[in-house]
Amino acid sequence: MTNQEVARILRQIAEILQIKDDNPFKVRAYRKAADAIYHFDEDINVLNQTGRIADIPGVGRAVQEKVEELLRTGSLAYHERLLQDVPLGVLDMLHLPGLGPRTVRNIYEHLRITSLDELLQAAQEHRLRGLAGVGENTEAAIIKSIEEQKLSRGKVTLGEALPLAEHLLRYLLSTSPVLDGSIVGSIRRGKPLVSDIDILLATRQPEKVVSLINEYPGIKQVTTAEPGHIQGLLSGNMEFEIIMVDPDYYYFNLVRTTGSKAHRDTIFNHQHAELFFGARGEADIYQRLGLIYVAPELRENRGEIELARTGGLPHLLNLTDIRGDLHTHSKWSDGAEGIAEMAGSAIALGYEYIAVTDHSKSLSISGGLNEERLRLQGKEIDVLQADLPLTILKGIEVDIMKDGALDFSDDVLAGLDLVIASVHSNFKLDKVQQTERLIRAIQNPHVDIIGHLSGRLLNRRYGYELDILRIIEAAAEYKTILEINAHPDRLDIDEETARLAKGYGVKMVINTDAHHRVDLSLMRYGVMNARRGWLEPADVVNTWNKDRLFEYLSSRRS
DNA sequence: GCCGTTTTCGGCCCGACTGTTTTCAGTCG
Repeated sequence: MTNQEVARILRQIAEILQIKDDNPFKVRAYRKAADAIYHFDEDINVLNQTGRIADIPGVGRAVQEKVEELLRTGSLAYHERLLQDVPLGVLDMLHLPGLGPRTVRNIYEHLRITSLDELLQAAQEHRLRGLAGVGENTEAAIIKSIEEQKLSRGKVTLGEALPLAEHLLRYLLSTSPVLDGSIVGSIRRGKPLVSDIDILLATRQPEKVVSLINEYPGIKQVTTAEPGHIQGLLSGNMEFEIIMVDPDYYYFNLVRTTGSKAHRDTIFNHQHAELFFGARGEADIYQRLGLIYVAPELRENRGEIELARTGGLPHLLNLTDIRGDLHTHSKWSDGAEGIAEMAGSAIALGYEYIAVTDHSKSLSISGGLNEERLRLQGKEIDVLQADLPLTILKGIEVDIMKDGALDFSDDVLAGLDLVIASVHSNFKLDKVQQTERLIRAIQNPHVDIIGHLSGRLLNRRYGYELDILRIIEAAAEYKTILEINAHPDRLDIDEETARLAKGYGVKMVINTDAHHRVDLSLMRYGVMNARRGWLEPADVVNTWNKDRLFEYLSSRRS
């Protein structure tokens, strides 16, 4: 069991206890322990072997014993018992916006509803509105959000799928008689939501791969197993497909199985496979088609094929171009670690700079900073900076109020190296008000970056309504940088907006919004998203060196 | 259930908004 799987069980326990109206501090303790284990940068199994599970902050005696049982037996009696009181389908309801533990408990107890399908039906038949606190609007909101969810049903975020795919591929490469292998399909193209894991292997002994797949520790079920093709489910119910091909046709198949259908149909156009026999790489395949190599993230038939013919494809940025992270949190607000720890991890990543951007005062739940604590934080940074080989920018993630005003005065903001302005409240304003609100923030000369512009959370909620073109025009006029939030639940701004913004000359920045040290490594998702938006290093300010970045920041403020 | 330079009990982030009410509980970030 991985840290993430253990954390998932603990989170379910927290949710069930919440629905059962147990002690809220106990609920929080389970959540906190789950979060800490999820983000801990050592394997929980290794910690277990050395009896160090309780070294993880937030994990005490009770949780330690439960984790030990989980790792020893693969299940947990306490968890099983709780699931008899509150089935898993009830927890799905808790994830719908607008539904909290109280309402879900009412729905479950009074109507015995245990799945989203049943809930949808009950809402459509107006059977919910008799319950305490549920009226017409809540019913309508439930119908809307379940139907929205259906649009992405069965899909998971790239952040969930990519690590699972990498783990499976590593297993196959290390145990099986394969000459080469790659993740293919939509994961390789970096799509934010994917439906399954596709892996391509070059092998002359496909039957041996078939015999080894059942021994993979993360396997749940194999549904198809024939030479050339394996299909099944991983333990978290993630679908996977392994395609095995003759090594002489590996690169042909790599291109064929990576591109979107529209891309591959257009480039291959019924050409015979023999034409691509013995190719030495993907570039060779494209060359034989009279094309320049096209990066996986571009293979969507959105104009890349014409440019591959004539030259003029963008020179996409790479993860190695990133020189710093300009949106991070620390213990000063809702981050899990101190500034020194975050900076240490940034140094390990080879960064030149990092910005500390904790929340501002109105976000009190997150321990947002007031002016005095912001000043004290600045002093701490001064002390730390003296010994460090990287530059720490003193920043803030300042809240954008309902009317577009900011949570700090211009004087306070002027004293900082970097200001990110973000929306954390009033998501339901209409399109005109929401757009005006953001434009007012964009126009503020002290605002360098707009954080997670749309507010979307993949698989959970759509972004608020915005006139995106007006936002981009304003960002271009005021030289305000738009963030590509790299967190795989956000990837906000999305690829279309990024590509549009680039066309208007708007600069962007890829930030992780890290709340833990390990979150700094989420950068790669943001880079994939930026590449899907056709961005080049010149478009993304944190590919620039410190001098160029500072020069840009000071030029746009004057 | 966790935690402790206020230490083995008694604390543990809170304030605004929403939809349902008719004075507020539940949800959100």
